[in-house]
Amino acid sequence: MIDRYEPRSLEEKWQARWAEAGTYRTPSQAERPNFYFLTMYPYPSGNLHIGHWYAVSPSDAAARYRRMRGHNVLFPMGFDAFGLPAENAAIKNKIHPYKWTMANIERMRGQLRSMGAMFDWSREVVTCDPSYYRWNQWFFLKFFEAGLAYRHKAPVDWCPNCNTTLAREQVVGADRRCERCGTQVTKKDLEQWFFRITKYADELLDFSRIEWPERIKTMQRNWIGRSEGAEVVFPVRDVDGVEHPLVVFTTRPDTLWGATFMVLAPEHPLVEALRTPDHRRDVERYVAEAKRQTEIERLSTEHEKTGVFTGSFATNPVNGAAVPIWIADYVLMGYGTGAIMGVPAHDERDFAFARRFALPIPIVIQPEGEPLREPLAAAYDGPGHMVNSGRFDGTPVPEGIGQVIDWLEASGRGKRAVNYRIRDWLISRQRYWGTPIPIVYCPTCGVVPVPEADLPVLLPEDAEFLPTGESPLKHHEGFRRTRCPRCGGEAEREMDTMDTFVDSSWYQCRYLSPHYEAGPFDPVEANRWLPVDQYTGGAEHAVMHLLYTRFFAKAMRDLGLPTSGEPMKRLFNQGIILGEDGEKMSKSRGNVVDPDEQVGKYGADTVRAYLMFMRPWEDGGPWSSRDIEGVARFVRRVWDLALRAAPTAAPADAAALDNLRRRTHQTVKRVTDDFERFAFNTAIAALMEFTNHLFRVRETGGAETPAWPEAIRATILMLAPITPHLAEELWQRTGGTFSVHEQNWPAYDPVLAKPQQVTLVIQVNGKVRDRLTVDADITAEEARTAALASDKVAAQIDGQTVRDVIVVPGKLVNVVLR
RNA sequence: GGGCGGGUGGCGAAACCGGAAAACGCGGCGGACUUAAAAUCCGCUGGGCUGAACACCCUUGUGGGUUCGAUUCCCACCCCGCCCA
Repeated sequence: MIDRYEPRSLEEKWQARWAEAGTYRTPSQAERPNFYFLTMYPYPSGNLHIGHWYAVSPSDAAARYRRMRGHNVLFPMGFDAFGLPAENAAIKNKIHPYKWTMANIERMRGQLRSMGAMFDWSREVVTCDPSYYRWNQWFFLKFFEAGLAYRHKAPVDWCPNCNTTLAREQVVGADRRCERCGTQVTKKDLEQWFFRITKYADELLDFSRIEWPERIKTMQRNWIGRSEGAEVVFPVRDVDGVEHPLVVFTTRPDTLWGATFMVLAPEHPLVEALRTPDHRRDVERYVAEAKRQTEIERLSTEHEKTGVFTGSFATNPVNGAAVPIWIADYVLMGYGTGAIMGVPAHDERDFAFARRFALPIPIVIQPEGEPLREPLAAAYDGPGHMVNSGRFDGTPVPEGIGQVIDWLEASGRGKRAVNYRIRDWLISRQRYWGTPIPIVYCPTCGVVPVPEADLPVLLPEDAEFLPTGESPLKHHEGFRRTRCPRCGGEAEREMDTMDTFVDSSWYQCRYLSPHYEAGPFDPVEANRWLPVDQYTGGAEHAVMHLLYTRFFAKAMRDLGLPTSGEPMKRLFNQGIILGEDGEKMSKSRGNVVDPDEQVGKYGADTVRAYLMFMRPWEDGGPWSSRDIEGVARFVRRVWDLALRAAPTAAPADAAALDNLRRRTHQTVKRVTDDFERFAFNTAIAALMEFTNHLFRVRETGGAETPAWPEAIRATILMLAPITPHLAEELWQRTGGTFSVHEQNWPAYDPVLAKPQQVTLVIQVNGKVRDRLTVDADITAEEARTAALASDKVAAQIDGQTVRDVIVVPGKLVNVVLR
């Protein structure tokens, strides 16, 4: 009798042994190629949930596979340790954010260890540690010097629940909610720090050097939102007779002759100067009204167009026409210049606006064929040629755009321009638990950066956490009051901290040399490991973390740091694990699967294998407490197979030995191919098939052949990345030397992996009529003859003429009648 | 409205380059073992078909097309998810 499979004790035993032996310290053998495999680090919430397991176990398996394939694999782990929950916990439980965070990290380290992942803990990074965040401050100073960090007053997004500003990327959904807490954001006029990500807008659109999912690239492209067109100057005279150039951006300068009005955003700076006294009350009321609305309400196409006339007129620069200037809420300050020209005949919104306020709708683009007639029933934005446009009449649209721009430039009426949707990255946060921005405000010297030698600017430990919603730093006199680094006079510190996405923008570099003192990371290590070869994580970070880190890579390159300008070569996004009911897991629904509980029941290996088996990794999907039983059964069957003596049976013959060998090599090939393409579900299915086969073989005496131990050995090796503890235990018990994780991945012989005999499918008119077992290397002629010799085929032919016979050697013969 | 995914048995899915639809697992049914149950092992399991032989027909959201042959390619439509408006 063999002893029972007891995952808990066995797993703890090997985890301790691996830690003690340093099995997972990153190897650095010069003759082996390096491979940097990275999984997004978690926020230390204090509890590892099943989503973390789903993110980590397959990546761990893939990293282990790489290592067995002969790479020096770097697979680090750390904690995204700054952020609001720690501060909320401080208020609620009177515990300092540092204490709370570190206790959570301690607990999560243990939980991560229980997964049996091969993290190199000697490289751990904790972002709330001053040894880490001082480099955030260092980057800030470098960016400031390089003009990549600047301070600016603007209407910014404010989360009233988190009591802080947010970057535009962190306002999500049609109804503009806070990415973190889901509260609807409002606008506030504040002086804030920005990183100049827009400088790299064009470069960020270039994905030629990275292999990222199309979906993420599309999302980033949409977010950056590049559009080409022209800036056109409409001269205006305000109520005091002062001339202003009113600039509009348009992608359709060819329609300038059809512009019959202009619309300013209610927030536009010229609104005040342009409204005439008799329109004052209407305009003021309208501006106040617009402020109360959300952007989504304003932009909705359903909502009836509203607006007010200012009383002023601008001059259309192409034909000198006086066009009335209106204010309407469907124009936003954030897009283009905050002013548009209204071309009602050829733009849907402008059309609706013109109809509502009875403005003229002249046609300036005519399609080929049936011409449009006034009055139009709807805006026309299809192809055509220019009309009523002076010298440009008859010019087709695409050419017209370019020619009009050339003419505008030549005559000083406007210029070629590119507009982007993306805004600079707002990094100021009115919170305590983040990296202090290293800036001092001096009454005499103004904005003064903290000298590099004075870094880090430490967060004061004795801050008071009160439920006022305000940052404790504001009330911390010791922190606030300082000396100006330039003149030595009394000065104030910047009291805002940085967005935590700053931390995660370069953490992949810090893992390379977490204790390096001379810079954010050791250039020698950077040259060895960067960029990250394979990155994995959730797709929800598409236009936040994944965009910011690309920006950082480019900015770092321009600072002269050894990075190639892209942070991660390949990216893979895993899916999301849902509750058993198919819904998102949440405490209120009561459908949360607790990994610790599952590990207690089945052991970590089974939980890992189940997560990899349930579906393709990119799909995610509902947890099934039934299906995991099947995987548990499989794991126990492997245990039995490797350890239980074969039943006494007659020794197998030479053919049986050959067959078992062939089957082993075929399985190694399948599993290898599946691992290469991250298809863990089918890799495990192949292993299940193989073990089922081995059970049958054992019953018929196959365990007596030399092919048997080879098959068992290969199985254990292929399971090592999936079920690392089980594999280690079986490896040891079957006579292997410690550690299975330092072995090479099993090789297969492609000749041996080829089947000897195949099933030849015989079709008549594309329908399967017979199946013949034939030698795999059968010639086309032999296959044809065999097919035509089949009784079933003969019955189908039944006197009809054979028109054609298609032969796919080794696969299929199709006899075509008719 | 636009873009990107997706729709295959009772369920999760597989089919990688246009060549056996449903691998593997769950569930179900039958059997072995057991005083019995659980566990374990073995067999069957898309539908027509309370029909487990043989044969035939049907089946990958719907309708068309290309092809000797379509889950796979093309066109149109319906539904679901995500992203952008």
